[in-house]
Amino acid sequence: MPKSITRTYSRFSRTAVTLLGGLIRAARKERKLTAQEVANRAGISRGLLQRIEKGDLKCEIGAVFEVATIVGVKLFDADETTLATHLRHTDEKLALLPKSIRKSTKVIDDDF
Amino acid sequence: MPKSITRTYSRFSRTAVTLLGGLIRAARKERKLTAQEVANRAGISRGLLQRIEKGDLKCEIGAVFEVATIVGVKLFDADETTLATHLRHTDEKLALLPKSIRKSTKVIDDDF
DNA sequence: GCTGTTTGATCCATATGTAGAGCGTAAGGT
DNA sequence: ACCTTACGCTCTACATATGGATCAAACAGC
Repeated sequence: MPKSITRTYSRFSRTAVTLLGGLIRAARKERKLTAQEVANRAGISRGLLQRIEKGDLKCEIGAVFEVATIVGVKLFDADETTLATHLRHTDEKLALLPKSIRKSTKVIDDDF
Repeated sequence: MPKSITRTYSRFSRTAVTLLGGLIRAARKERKLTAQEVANRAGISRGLLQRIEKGDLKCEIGAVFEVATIVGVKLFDADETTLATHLRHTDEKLALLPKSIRKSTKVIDDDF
């Protein structure tokens, strides 16, 4: 990032990541797994795992999802099969939509 | 990462992130939003948004969630209120679990 | 058809996320 | 109570993700 950009996150995003981290931590402890152990399996450092569990917004999503998977936190409340289905469905959806978006004279409402 | 570490991700994680990216793209187009526009609102670059929609595993989770929120992709299939509830519940759970995990002599099965 | 816009891809520079090690503290098992 | 180990936190160095600019191709609207 060229200029030190202070990114701003919506409260929802922050809450969601924090929650995910909490779920991960809870799941890890329930499974009686050591932080080091999970980190090893995920191929990340213990420090990173700590940040993930703490809800740090600036971690690789890959690392976070990997950890979530390892400790058994299901994303999208779905299992792998469902994921694949979603994927296919998404593709179909995209096929129907225009590939490029054209603006005319709009004002869009930011709501969340 | 000190030494060029080639991180390895489970197929599940890769699928999940790809799916999320797809959902985001679909949602964005459905809402007739320009990539540039969403990027601006999320406070990220258009390039990063592209990578997110493509399912790049190495993006900040904060940026991904932010974009997801903006285009209306709900995480955890839950709204903000539910998230907060989950958060509280997670905390309670954690309070009951031991703060530290003690290993004895176990072998854990890696399965996924 | 033409025109202006969106997109996808690439390259570069730099801020920064991550690994690693090290520390003190707290906590679990015996 | 002891002793071991998991934890939380810090610091440093380095690989790299990100922002910004640019270009060509694809597309929507007229």
